[in-house]
Amino acid sequence: MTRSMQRVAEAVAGDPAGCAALTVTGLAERTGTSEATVVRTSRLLGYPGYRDLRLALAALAAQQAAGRAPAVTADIAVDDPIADVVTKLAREEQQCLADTAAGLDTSQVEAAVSALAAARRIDVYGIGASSLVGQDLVQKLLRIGLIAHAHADPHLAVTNAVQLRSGDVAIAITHSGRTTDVIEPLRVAFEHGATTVAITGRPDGEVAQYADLVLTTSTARESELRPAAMSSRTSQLLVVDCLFIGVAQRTYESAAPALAASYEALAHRHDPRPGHR
Amino acid sequence: MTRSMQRVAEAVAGDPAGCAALTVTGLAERTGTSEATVVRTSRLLGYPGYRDLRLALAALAAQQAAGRAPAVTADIAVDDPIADVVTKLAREEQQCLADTAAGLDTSQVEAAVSALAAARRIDVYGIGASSLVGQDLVQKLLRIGLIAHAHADPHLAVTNAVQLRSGDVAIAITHSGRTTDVIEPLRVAFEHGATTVAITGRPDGEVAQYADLVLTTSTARESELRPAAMSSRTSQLLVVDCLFIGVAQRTYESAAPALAASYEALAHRHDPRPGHR
DNA sequence: AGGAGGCATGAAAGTTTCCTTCAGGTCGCT
DNA sequence: AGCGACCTGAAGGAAACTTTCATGCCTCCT
Repeated sequence: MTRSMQRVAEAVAGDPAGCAALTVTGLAERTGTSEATVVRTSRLLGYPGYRDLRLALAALAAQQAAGRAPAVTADIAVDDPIADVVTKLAREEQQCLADTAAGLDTSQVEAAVSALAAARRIDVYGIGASSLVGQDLVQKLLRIGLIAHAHADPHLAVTNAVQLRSGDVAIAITHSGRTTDVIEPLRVAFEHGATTVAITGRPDGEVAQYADLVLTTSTARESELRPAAMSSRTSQLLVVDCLFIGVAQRTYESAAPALAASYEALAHRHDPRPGHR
Repeated sequence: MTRSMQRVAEAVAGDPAGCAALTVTGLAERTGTSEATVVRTSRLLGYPGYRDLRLALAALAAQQAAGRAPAVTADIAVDDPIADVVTKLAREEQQCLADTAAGLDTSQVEAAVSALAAARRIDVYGIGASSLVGQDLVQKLLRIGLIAHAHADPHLAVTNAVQLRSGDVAIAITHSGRTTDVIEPLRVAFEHGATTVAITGRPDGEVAQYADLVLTTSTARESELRPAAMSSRTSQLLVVDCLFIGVAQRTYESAAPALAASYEALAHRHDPRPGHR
């Protein structure tokens, strides 16, 4: 790659959208080179000529723009029509998922999965909205034959946490990381030697003090009409799903038949008439 | 828009990517028209000429491809490393949200929101994983001062459904649309004159027979390791969130203070020590 | 029904953009 | 310092794009 060709390549790489708007002559001028050089560069980049490079550039710019677009969603306003609400909400939750996936420490997930797969018993603590996430996890784990309990009652949770010992797993779910009702049982479990996991948006929060493993959920800002419950829940559920799938992978031999069996067991609860529309 | 111009426009709309690869002459031939017509069509579509339309087409194609890209995520395999699981799962759920948002009939949502906002009482039926979604909705509605109950017990649900009358709202959540335990109370509510809403992946399912309003959730395929519960739940939660926000908008005067109040009420449940560690 | 007007349409000419060739220059090597 | 290889851009040629204009179709009026 020669010097003037580099200049062209840099210009292209630096501002795909801008260059896509230029003709050969224009790009030659902007880079202080000749049209021939621009064409040669296009060839070097793997295109038959500048025309095709230009098309590719336009495509690239669009792709980048599309990738960034979801990030700029405006807040949901009181007077938004319902169609906008649907779109914005979907976008926000998508963004939330992306953020969570990006911010999740896979080695911590890995460790949590190992602990869960080998656990004698699993206790999950969650209050309010997080309680539903905990129940979701427990439902899933039960399905593949693990012994799991969800606790929404702080007193019972602590009472049960006392029973835990090394080899057991305790999971606390709290967005704020400061929900005492959830931290308390986790602390007890921690002190009794159980492997403790925190699913929280604040990895530096108090809950982390008693957690062997911390799984960080995205802390997307929340607006007036969109209280914490939504983004944190989406985020938490993703983490919970990852845990579940991880465990299902580890225990595939027993999990697969168990999943199939639970499906069978439910079949009769559905109206059996087929194709009745 | 004249006849031959329509042909060109159709070709362009039908296969943006393909047309982007064609020259004026090529597109003229493909559509059985002349180059002049192609240029004229480009003008009509708002571009200075065909060159620019072509660039826009390339950009559009790229955008579409980018949007669809997540859809091609491979299934999660038993031997996938945990990092892949996180990525794939996040993508799938994102796709699921996008599909749901796209497939949701906003007029139905609008109607459901109106009914909810005006309801004397709201009953929500859901079993299994859907039960958690129902609870989530109820939690939210309660927060903004509505009277809502979630029923996971089919017998109690029916018993309560008898109490419903015109002006009340009953919501059934079932992915399959055939969960008898959920359909039954909805039917009773329907027969007692309540406004009935179905949140289901099968708008043609039995549940729709007794639903005044049907909100369709995405029915993404599910793989062995990724049972129905996940995609349907993600989808259902989005719908539920939309309902909630819609209602919050409608009842903003009372909802906003209520949301603030519930937040205040929770504050003391969090460890008050600020900024520790 | 017949004709006039307008308008859509494509062929061909014109213009821009793109590509290729070639001569001059620069850099590195001996 | 001389030679050679290669980069570089100017100019010419090819292709793509645009415009013009004549033809013919359709429509509306009489």
